Order: sequence, then C-alpha cells, then structure tokens
Amino acid sequence: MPSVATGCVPGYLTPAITRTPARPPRTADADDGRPHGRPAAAKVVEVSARPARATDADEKVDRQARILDAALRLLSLHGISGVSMRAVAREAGVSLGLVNYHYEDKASLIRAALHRIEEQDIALVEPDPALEPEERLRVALKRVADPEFLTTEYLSLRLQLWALAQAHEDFERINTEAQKRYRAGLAALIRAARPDLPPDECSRRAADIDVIQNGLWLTALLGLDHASISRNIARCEEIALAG
Amino acid sequence: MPSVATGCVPGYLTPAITRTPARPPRTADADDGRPHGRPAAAKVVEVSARPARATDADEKVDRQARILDAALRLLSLHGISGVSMRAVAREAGVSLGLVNYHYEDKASLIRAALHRIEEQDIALVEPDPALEPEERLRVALKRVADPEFLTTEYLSLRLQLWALAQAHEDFERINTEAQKRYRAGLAALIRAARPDLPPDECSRRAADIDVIQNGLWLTALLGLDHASISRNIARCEEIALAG
DNA sequence: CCACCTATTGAACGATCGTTCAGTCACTCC
DNA sequence: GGAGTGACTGAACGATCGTTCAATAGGTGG
Repeated sequence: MPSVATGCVPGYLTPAITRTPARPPRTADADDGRPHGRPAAAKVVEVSARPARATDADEKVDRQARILDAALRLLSLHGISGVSMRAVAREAGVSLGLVNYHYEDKASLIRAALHRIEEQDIALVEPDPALEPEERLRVALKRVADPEFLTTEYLSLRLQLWALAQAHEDFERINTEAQKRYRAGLAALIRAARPDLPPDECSRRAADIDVIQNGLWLTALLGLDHASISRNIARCEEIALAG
Repeated sequence: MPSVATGCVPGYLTPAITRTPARPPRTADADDGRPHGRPAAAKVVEVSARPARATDADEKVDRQARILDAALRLLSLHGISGVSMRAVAREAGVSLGLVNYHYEDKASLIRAALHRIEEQDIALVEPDPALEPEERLRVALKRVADPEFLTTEYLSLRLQLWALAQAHEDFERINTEAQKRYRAGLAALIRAARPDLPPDECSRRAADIDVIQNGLWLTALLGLDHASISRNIARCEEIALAG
C-alpha cells in the first residue's frame, strides 16, 4: 500500500469553459433528427417561449426557466467555476440529464444567460412613452441606481458574464451587440430630449454616460456610498442635458 | 460493445476555483518541515525575492517568474477556465510538478497574480516627486490612457482578476485593499495639488475619478475611440483640479 | 389498449482536473 | 568521493468535469 491520500479537492477554482477542439462527427451538421430525446426544443431555448398554461402546481413546473435561474444564481455567487452542469441541476432541483436536455450544451446555457441580461439592459433604456422626452431620459438615467439593479448579486452577475465574454469569442459577440444596442437606445433618448443637437453629439454623450455607468456598477461592487452614486448620476444628467 | 463515444470534450468552460471543503489533516498547521521538497520558498513566493544572480543563460532561469507570467497570460486570454496547472506549466515550458513546487496551491498562484496588478496600480498613482504637485497629478491621470495599460491583454487581465475576486472571498480582500490604497493615493495627489481643499472633498473627488477610470478601462474592452478616452480623461482632470 | 411524443432520470464514459510523491539532476561543502 | 540540499520531473491518485444514452413516467389521440 502506497501512503497518504493524493486526490484533488477542487473548490470554486477549476476550469469551466473550453473551446471545443474538433467536434465528433455526429453524422451531419443538421440539428434535428436525433435518435430519441431532445426535439426541436433546442431551437427555441433562448427565447423561452413557453406555453401559456400558467403554473397551477405552485413552482414545480417550467423547469427550463428554473435551470436558467439556477445557473444565473451560481454564476453570480461563485463565478464560472461554480457553474457545473451538476451544480446547476442540484441548485434547480432537477436531474443532471435534464440540464443537457433543455440546453444541449453548457455554452448554450451561458448564451441564454447572456441574452437574459441583454434583455434587461435594453428594457432599461426603452421605458414607457407616457412621459415627456426629457423626463423619460432622466428616469432612464436614474434607473441604474435602482436598488433592484444595484444589488451585489446582479452586479456580480454582470461582471462574471462580461469576464466570460472576454474569454470566449462566441460570447463576446453577444456582449458587444448588447452594449451597442444599449448605447444606441441611450443616444435616441438624448436626441428626443434635445432635438436640436446634432446626432453625433448625441452619440458622444451616450458614450460618455455609458463609461460612467459602467464604472458606477463596477465600482459599486466594492462598496460605494449613496452620495457617490448620486453624484455620478447627476453628472450623467448634466452630460445628457447640457446645452 | 455499447455504441458511440460519450466522452466529454471540455474547452475553456470548465470550473476552475473551488473553496476547499475541509483540508486533510497534514499533521499540524505549520508550513515547514515537509518530507522532501518544497522548502521555505512557499513563504516568499508572493514577493518574488530572488537571488541577485542575474540571468546569465538568457531566459532559461527564474522559472517561478515565468510560471507567474504564463498564468497571467492564460488568465487574460481565456479567463480562469483556461488556467489549469497543466496549461500554466505548458505555457511556461516547465513540468507540472514545478508549478505546485513554487506555488503549492492554485489559489496561491492566483493570489500572486492579484498582488502583481496591485503593485502596478499603486505605482500608477505614486510617481516621481520631481514634478510639481499639479503636474504630478495630471501625469497620473493621463497614465491610465497610456498605450501600455490600454491594451486588451492588460484590461482583460484586470477584468478576470476582478471577477475572480467577486467569486472568492479570499481574493476579494486583496482586491478591496488594493482599490482602497489606490484611491487613497489619488486623494493624496489631489490634496497636494489643491492644498486648501478639505480632506474629505479630496476623497470625494478621488472616488468620482475612480468611478470614471474604472468605467474607462471596462468600456475600453469593447473598443472605445481615442476621442472618447480623451474626453473622459479631461473630465477627470476637471474633477480633480476644480475650484 | 397501444402507439406516439415529450419531459425526466441516473448510470456510464472518457477526459481533465489539482495534488502528491518517489525519484533524478546539478551543485556545494566536508 | 560521499553526504546534503534545492530545483525539477513525470507518473499516479482520486475527484469532478461535460456529454451521451437507455429507460421510465405522463399525457394525448387513434
């Protein structure tokens, strides 16, 4: 008998997304027509269009959404290293196989997560048209300081997804696209509030505000007093509404 | 014989840092006195105090530094998922065992990486005292736009380390401490340039500048034109030197 | 009742992970 | 020359990873 134990005891520090080094053949590149499980669902996965049949049995149904929620929670809490298919399954209270059934890939799961916060970002900058333009812009700018968005969980999630996007070409596209859409929405809000401004000046202001907002939520992760947050939001309003 | 291949082909997407769930006994909690290898080196690891004997054989020596460099490179490029002990060893051109010999833990390796960029941050804000105070501050503020620091590799590295700090309590302390030191240094520069300002106003300005700078490098990862960068740096100078 | 389809499970596979450890090499001091 | 020491190697271990797959349960339409 040799001697002491030599096994590894990995924690939240073990690799978690690799680029696939040449897929196995899988006959063709078509996505459908598999032997038994996983139907066309993989195609609809990321828009989450579920049948209108609402949850009658409290919260046992809609496992696909629960899986995505679990992944987001784990990602925010422990980073990508804490997101294994098994951990997601455990957190969501489903079996391991079901995660791969609904998402096929770990990469698709992460993609779905990215799209989720992309939706939130866009919603942030396209609010109700009931308000007048200037007030609409002001509300949008204040929204980033909303207690709903300034929680550690949400900010950390954004950070993790951003880091993931940097490391993965696939995710980077999604992230860049989302950022571009957000900035365009912001510029449109500014143009509506200050119609006599040249369009590229609006874009410039949107870019400057974007920088400050990004800095705001990143710095907020280390703890930022409310006064600092208010000052920076005021600065954003100044930039947007100047002239 | 069953059927098709079922192995997994992990890419840069597989977990990479876990919290250790109860260490094996290891006799006592002392760090020295191990049976054969790994001497007191583990204690000096993170300050990198190597004997003055400079590299005579071009670049074959100082493997410990090469290992750290390799880890930083991989982290920046592929995120924590791309940093396995084996990948680091391969990138550094050393054997697997040597990585653990010099760093004992994967966590120590990451810690060393965090301390490395902490040093760079502090150096950024404590420059030569040859200049007069105001110019010293201006130089420090401009430095963040230095082509040396605004490379994708460096920015991505910062992002990855920040994300790691969020996920790992151990690393978070290091990161928070570094940020605090940086902001204090910035406040000191401002106080020197504007001696009649109350100290807490200096701290406020330092905090505001910190937000913008953080936003600057984060946004720069998605591509930011030079004009935007200049505008934001000018804004930092305004904030710092106002009044 | 049977056929069909979808949602779900858990075992299994091969790969890779972090860590340990018995060595080897080069060098110094006695 | 031999003992000692520090740097270094690579095989091995146990754990965990992502993915596949046969099997099952539930529901619907014939």
